[in-house]
Amino acid sequence: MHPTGIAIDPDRLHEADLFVGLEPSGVAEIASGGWALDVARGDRVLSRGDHLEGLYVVLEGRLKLYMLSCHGDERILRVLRDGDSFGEAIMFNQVPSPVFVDALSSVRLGFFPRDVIHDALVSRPEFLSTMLASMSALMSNLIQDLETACLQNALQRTASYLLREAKHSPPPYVGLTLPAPKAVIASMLNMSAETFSRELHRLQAHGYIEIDRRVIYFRQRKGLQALADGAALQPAPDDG
Amino acid sequence: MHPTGIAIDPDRLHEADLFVGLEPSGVAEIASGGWALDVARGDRVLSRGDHLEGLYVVLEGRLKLYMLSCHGDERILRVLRDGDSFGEAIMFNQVPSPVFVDALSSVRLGFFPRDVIHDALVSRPEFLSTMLASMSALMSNLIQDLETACLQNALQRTASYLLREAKHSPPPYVGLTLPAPKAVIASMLNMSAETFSRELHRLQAHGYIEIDRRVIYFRQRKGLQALADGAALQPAPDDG
DNA sequence: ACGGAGACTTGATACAGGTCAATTCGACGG
DNA sequence: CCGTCGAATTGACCTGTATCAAGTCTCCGT
Repeated sequence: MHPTGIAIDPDRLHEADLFVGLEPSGVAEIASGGWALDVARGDRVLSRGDHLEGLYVVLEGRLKLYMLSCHGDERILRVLRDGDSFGEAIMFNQVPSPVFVDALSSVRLGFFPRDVIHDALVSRPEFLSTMLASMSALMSNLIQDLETACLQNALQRTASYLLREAKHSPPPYVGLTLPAPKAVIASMLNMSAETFSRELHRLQAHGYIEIDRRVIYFRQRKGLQALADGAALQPAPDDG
Repeated sequence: MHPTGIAIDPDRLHEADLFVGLEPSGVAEIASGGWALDVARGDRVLSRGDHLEGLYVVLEGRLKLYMLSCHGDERILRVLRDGDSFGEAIMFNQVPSPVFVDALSSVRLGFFPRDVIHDALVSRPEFLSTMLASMSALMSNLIQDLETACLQNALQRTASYLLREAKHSPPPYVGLTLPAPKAVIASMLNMSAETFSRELHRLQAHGYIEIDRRVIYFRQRKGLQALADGAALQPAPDDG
């Protein structure tokens, strides 16, 4: 049952969010029960309808997790990076996957069979806590996404995305670099690339941000927050 | 810490989805660690921003779980009924609640502190399995909601809602009774009450359904499914 | 430096669905 | 049987965002 059958380096696993707080012996135990597999850029790792007998951890590389409409246009839910995991819900609930996952770069994944995970959850309460917290965080994100998609307009979505994304960039948080082509970001925000471009430039025209290629500088952080919270687009005071 | 401090009848708890598969001694243990509280129709049980030190189980009554836009219009995510639980994600992840919960009728809730739940998860693997499956199911539902909200138009959302809801009604599944006023359903489907009414009547005009007040009869079940899957609205063949 | 392919911007136009307003319907109390 | 009130329908109109169609900019390989 080892398709590409490569052993996993436990040192790599320590960095994965799911395994923080787990003592080295636990990580080693889980590592020995799973295996690594390599996936080429563009390959599909998971399709809608697939069943999954375990969960994946991203050891290296980036993937997109997305849905497809019946007309074929895609809506990206998350970009998975090193240390992220996916497949928990499908594995535990034993339902077909509602989403697709494709590799955006060449990727190394760890795969861990259901039984290995389940045994570790039972025998190691600290792993259980991490797993529950991790799944809870995913649910919070999904609710956040729903709220964003259903209750905010394109300008609000753009503003709150910039503020959220800035937290991932190094301090001081005066700006951010878009982590993907604008079309990908637009898909995550559930709008067309054209609309995303227009909203960004509208923010720039009103003095909230400065756009330099794929880098965005904040000129009015508090104003941006106000927009995200539903305020109207003001002419343009200054810095905040 | 017993606000209304009423003991919980373990027999009631058996019916809750979270506790199926848990042996009677486990149910009794959890029951003794929690307490019941009564809530009047219209009262708010949980607000956006609240922290929660445990989870709730609906012993009797109905509640709505919803989000509010900054302009105050609400988007209902779920209607909670007997046996449903809520608060898991907020409790495990220790983040402020992103949602509101209001009682739609007079309601009796069970409340179970984090520690009681956690102890039971550690000591009873069968409870752990149920909890993981339950949270996974919630996540699947949220993804389904996102897909519905982002990738389907009003007609598709209406058609797939009718098909889904019909499964809750007794066989033969020739129809269903809307479980709430149309405005509530419309909110769950993320559309205005006017649009929902229009789409329903469009389905009727094309021979897919028959509307009688709050009762809907299917006249072309397969056609409805095709619509939900993205087919165009056909003139009107017959029965299917 | 040149050419070409994406990525991005910008404008014109279309349309789904929201909003507002005016009826109509249905249930219920007197 | 009538009046009332909320729910539901229907129509007219408007707006946000998608879509289509040119451009323009940038990076990259040669």
